[in-house]
Amino acid sequence: MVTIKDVAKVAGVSIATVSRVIHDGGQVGEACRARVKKVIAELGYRPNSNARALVSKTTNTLGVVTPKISMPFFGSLASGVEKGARENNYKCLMSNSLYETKSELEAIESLRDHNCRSIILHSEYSDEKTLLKLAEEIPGLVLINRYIPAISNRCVWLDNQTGAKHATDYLLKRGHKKFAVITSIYQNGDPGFRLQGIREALKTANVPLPEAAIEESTANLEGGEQAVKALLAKGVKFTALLAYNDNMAIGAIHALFEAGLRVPEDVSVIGFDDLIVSRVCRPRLTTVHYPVEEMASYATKLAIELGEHPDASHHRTHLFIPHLVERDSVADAPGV
Amino acid sequence: MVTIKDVAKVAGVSIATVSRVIHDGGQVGEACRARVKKVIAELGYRPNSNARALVSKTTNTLGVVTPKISMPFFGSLASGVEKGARENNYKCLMSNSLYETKSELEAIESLRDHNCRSIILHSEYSDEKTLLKLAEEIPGLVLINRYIPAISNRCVWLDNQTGAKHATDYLLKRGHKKFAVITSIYQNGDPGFRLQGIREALKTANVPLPEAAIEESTANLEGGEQAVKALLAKGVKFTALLAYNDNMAIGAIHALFEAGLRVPEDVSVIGFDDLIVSRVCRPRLTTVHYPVEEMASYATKLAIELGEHPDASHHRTHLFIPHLVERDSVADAPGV
DNA sequence: ATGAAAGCGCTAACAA
DNA sequence: TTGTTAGCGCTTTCAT
Repeated sequence: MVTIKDVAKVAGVSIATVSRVIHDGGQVGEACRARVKKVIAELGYRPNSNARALVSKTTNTLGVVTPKISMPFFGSLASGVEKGARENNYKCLMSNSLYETKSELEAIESLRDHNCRSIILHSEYSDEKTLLKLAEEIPGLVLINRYIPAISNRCVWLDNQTGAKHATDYLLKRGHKKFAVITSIYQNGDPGFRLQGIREALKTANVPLPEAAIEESTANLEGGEQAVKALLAKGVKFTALLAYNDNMAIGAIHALFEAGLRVPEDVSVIGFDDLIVSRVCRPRLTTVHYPVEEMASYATKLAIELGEHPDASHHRTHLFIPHLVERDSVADAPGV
Repeated sequence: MVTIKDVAKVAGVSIATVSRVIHDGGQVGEACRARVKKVIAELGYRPNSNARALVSKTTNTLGVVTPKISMPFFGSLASGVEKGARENNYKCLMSNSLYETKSELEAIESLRDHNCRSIILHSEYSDEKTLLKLAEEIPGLVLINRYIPAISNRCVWLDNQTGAKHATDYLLKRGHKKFAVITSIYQNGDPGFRLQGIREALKTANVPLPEAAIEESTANLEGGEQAVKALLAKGVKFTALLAYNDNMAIGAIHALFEAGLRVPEDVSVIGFDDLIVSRVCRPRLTTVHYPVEEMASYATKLAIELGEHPDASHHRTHLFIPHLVERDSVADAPGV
């Protein structure tokens, strides 16, 4: 391994000078700088980042903590983080929290051991108090997909409510009057906001949404199937179905299909997230696009900025607005 | 930040003693050890991993380099790596190579700057010479999904040929006689092996596979659609379709559907990989399971072992055999 | 413009 | 059993 010493020796200068040319420090003679650069190239010298981190107490390494990176949504998130990191010459440590506050905290502590000053965290279940404490201790901590007013400048989040409103309005515009909703049993966070958006849009349009037409289940494919079966079993009539997310929507389509109902001819379905699967299912899913990769890149740049300049307390807001992606799972209401 | 010095001072011992109890080093008095442990807990001391890495010239950090982590296959790969890493108390750096040899190499160099001794690399396009050189320089480098005989003990790969054979045999068993294949235009690596497996199985069964029944396209959804359209346009008749991977298979199903052909009643389709999408499409896709997460965990443990003990040159082989997952896209041949 | 030297937090000889 | 000390490779004053 070639060190700064080797370079200094070969170039016939001191290590301080080498360090200066590496950092483009001003005070170096042109001839000298050129010579050192040449030696660096010849020897293939690369600074040891651990040594750097040790003395400067900071790294060009940041961390991303998500529940499980193999899930497409979090894979996209991680990809966005990596992009933002790479563009700023940062490396990217990843950890799966597996939905446990304990391993989430462990991952974060471990990141701190590594002198990471910037962390992008997707935390669904940790309570605000914990998060606030963490945010206080780590200036470069940015939350993605969560909004905590007290640290609004550290939250990069999506306006779920508006997204759901858009979807509902679109269905309304296509003439639908009989709605059903399938959502998550956990109404904290996203599911609650999305449901609220739906309710608002419907209320504004004076279209009823009976409680019986709202079915809760697990937020995945199976949950979507079950929820629709339950709806059908209860005899709820609907021509428009709003699902909490794409996975539930696709499960719903399957259940509808099995029940002899056609999508979109008999029932129109809208999802939320715009995961890869929504382009792959049949009919292709009309859904609300969640710009997670873009948001993650943005969050990363923010985290880096905050990590490097903890005092630059700009009070911008970091709210993203989703938009509807029209595909093939929505049609005009029957008879329109 | 609390350092080893702080702990030493509070506990009234030298830093060497603290270091010893951290490493469970034998030579420490019981009373002393207990006291130090207590202080460590009280102060919340955590060793600085950069300092450690600097002196010991090794880290508990490893790297995973894949083309793009947002693709479900690579997300699963990364997840497997993270699991293997976590179980060994390692942290996990990730990089997207974006299918470019240049950024792949850059990512690896950067990993070396960080003193990573273990690297898990998924490289499709880099040539063997480059890879061999890398493997020589980095004892803890493990290739996943690639086989290079000269470093067979560093390759964790899948028997694609056998996988494709299983799929073909299964179709044969269900009475199919008229086959078509859609594959990638790039026949290096996986696609070539899979096609070879199909050819062998068919030859053994004395079932012909005319060249016209093999269509090449891009290895994605659109490619699958195009390939099937081309097959149909050429007037090729088939009741069984083998796709290079799940995405092509699903594209194929879409195209078949549009052409008025039912899956599996008219045409049976088999994919390869068993990505999430194969459980989400309709009909659910019968496919060959690629145990990528499991393989990645295995590769990670291997990489860690090799990184820590470069000389332990066990010459095991690391070949995984895929198996078929029966779902709903295959039926008996019409008339059977 | 350049060099000498201190020290980041830690590990590992070597002493005692 | 415990402490002293010399670095690991680098950045950063402080001299010159």
